[in-house]
Amino acid sequence: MATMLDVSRKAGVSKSTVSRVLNGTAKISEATRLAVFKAIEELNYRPNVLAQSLSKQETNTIGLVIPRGSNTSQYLALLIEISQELADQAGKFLMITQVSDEVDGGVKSIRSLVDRRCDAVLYYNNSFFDHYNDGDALSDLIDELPVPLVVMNCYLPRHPDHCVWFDHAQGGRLAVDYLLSQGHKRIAYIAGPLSQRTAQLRLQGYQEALLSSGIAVDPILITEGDRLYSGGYSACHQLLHRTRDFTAICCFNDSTAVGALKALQEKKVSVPDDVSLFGFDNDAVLDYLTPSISSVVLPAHNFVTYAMRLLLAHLNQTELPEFDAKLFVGELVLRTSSKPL
Amino acid sequence: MATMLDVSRKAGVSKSTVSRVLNGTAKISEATRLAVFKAIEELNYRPNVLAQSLSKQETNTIGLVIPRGSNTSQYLALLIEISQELADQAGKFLMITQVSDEVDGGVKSIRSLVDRRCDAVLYYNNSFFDHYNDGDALSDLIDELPVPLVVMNCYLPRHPDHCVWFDHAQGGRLAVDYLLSQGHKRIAYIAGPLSQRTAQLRLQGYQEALLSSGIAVDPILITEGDRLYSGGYSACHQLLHRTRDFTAICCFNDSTAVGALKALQEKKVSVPDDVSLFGFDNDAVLDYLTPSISSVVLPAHNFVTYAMRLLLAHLNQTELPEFDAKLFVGELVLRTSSKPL
DNA sequence: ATGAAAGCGCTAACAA
DNA sequence: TTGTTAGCGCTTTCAT
Repeated sequence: MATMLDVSRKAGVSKSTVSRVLNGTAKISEATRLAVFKAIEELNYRPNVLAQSLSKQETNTIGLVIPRGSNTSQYLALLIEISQELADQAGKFLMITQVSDEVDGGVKSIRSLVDRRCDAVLYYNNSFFDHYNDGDALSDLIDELPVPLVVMNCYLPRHPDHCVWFDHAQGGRLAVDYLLSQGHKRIAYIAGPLSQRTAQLRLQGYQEALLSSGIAVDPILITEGDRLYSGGYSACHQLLHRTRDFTAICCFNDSTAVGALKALQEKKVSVPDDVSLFGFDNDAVLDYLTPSISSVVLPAHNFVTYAMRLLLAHLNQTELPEFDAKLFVGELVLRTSSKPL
Repeated sequence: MATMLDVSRKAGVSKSTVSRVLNGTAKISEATRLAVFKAIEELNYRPNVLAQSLSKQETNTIGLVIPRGSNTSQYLALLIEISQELADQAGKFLMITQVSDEVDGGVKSIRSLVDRRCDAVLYYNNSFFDHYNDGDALSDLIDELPVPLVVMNCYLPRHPDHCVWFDHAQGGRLAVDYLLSQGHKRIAYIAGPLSQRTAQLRLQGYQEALLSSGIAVDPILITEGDRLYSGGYSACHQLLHRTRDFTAICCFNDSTAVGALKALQEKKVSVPDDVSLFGFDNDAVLDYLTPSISSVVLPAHNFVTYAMRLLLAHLNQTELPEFDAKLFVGELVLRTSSKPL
């Protein structure tokens, strides 16, 4: 690998001159300029970004930490996609890593990116952090880190300017409220893995909606899936085995709902005639099932955009973008799996 | 940010001693050892990985370049998952980036990782490279780069030891051969985006299978999707509009098949009674449709494992793993969307 | 317009 | 067992 020194010698100039040519950081005579480019060409020279970063004390890199294994999710894929676009726009290199072990709230992974001197880190919490001091670890980290950290998908009371979160409970309420308004009273729920905060909150939304309509929460109507098709499938079979006394099912997410649909069909329960069905996240596949499955859509685009803006504002010490709660509410997407009672 | 120098001063020792304590690269008296750790603790010191890498001339990092936007695909998600596991096992940091612009065969993205001094790069080609000298750009790159590059999902004649590929045509033949053996004769095909090599090859497999059974390829039975649900849906409608004279449809991938199923159902074409249907890639969702959709599964695990072994062998200058073609053939997964004629 | 030299934070050979 | 010193490849003052 040719170094800048090699280039400078070949071009008959000093290292600094080569650096200036490359960075356009000073006026250079056309002659030397050409000589330098020629040498670069001949030596096939490429700058060592490591050395540049060490010297400049910045890497022009944003680190993105995503939960491992969850990249099966269309939702997360979208999130990555948008992060990438926004990083590109800001002229930043996006370095993606998967969280190694979310038991520690992602702290290790974030640290690892900071040790590599990312200028800033974006962390999507997916999120077992309630097992870990309820986010205190993340809050402490934000205080301590020499670079900005923005956490997606959880609320950090001590750092409202460093987190972006959905009101998952609101999303959870949405489908239930709708069903109630359509005359449904016995509504079942297939939860996600309840070790995850997100799953807890969506379930909570279901419960809140029922209670505020004066309907008691009946534990017999609640089962737990695993956020995958298979979990939705078996949880629904379990539910059907327990009771048939319900007219609707709300699910933690779309995969769960797809699995549940299969179970219902196997038991000759008609959707939506016997039972209305709701997913969550609005996966593209929902339109292609028979019946198509109603869902709740979260504004992922607004969400990530806000997170990235927040991050860049911290990074550039500019004014923080205004928080507009309206941008973060979920909405119903009605399809043919649900109908009035 | 405290540096090693700060630590050394606080501990009353030299920089090198601190370095030795941290790297266990020499015997250290228990006393100084403790003093150093104490100073590290107090200063909240963390080594600068950039500086380490520059000095050691290695980063202990493997770069993974994946196609942008395709992370919607369960298949690619699996691939990332496995890469991560294998990198972990090898004690390497996996740095994931999305290809910025595959028109150049990913060259820019790969270069960018090498400029950051990744010790090695893994590139998943998804792949428009046939527009770009048929992979010559990649082959040239392999010759030129100072670090090993292994390319997944394309064959590079000049570098058989630097690529891992599936025989997509074989996979394509599989479903068609099966259908032919079951008495089907009029078999339609919904292709993927034909700008992609993978889509071309799978289509080619379809054609080869027909021809080797003495059946002419009828262009009226071939349409082009976009690898998404929506493309499969509209391509299938288009096909149905052209003709109903077929008893089976093979698709570029599973999403295409799911879209096609919807179109068929809308037109009251029964699957599998009127038409048998095949996807490709064996997505988990296939089991949860009614009917469940038959598919072709590629051994992604073997594939990535081999690629990573190849990469590590190049990196460590050890013997290259043996290539066993048997590990890379696709297999049929029969479900209820297909039946004998 | 260009060069010399110091410094970014670390490792490693060489001394002691 | 520990310290001194010279790099790693670049940027950036400070001179000229």
